[in-house]
Amino acid sequence: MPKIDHGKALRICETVNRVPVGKVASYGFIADLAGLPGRARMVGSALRQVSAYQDVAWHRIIRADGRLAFARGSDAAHRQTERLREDGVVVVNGRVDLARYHWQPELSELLQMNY
DNA sequence: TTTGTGACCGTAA
DNA sequence: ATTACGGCCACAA
Repeated sequence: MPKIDHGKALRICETVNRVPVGKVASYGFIADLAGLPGRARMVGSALRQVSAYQDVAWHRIIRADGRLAFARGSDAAHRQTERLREDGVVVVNGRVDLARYHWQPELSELLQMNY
């Protein structure tokens, strides 16, 4: 069972799973959309716990500057890189070009989730 | 109760 | 391009 608030974790996962294949989003951006402004760290800890037993698109979430959150060379970083490439996202030196791949939700989609 | 620690972030040197 | 710092907040010790 998750230690972190189930409601928040659920909202975070729902938001994360909205990121389309071939796109990425930052922890802070997801936090904002999930109604948790300024709590980027919580998105990270939520994903860490939930990804173990739930189906979440955790690999599409990266830092605000385009780098992967995991240390270069770590197993986790390699797994994430591979999954991103399967999505069609180009990753070079543990970094993604945000100008090209950062998710920009449509207005209609933003309104759909009331926050 | 206090303290240290993160899959973070924006700003400023 | 790096490093430092303060904010952020739930959790574990």
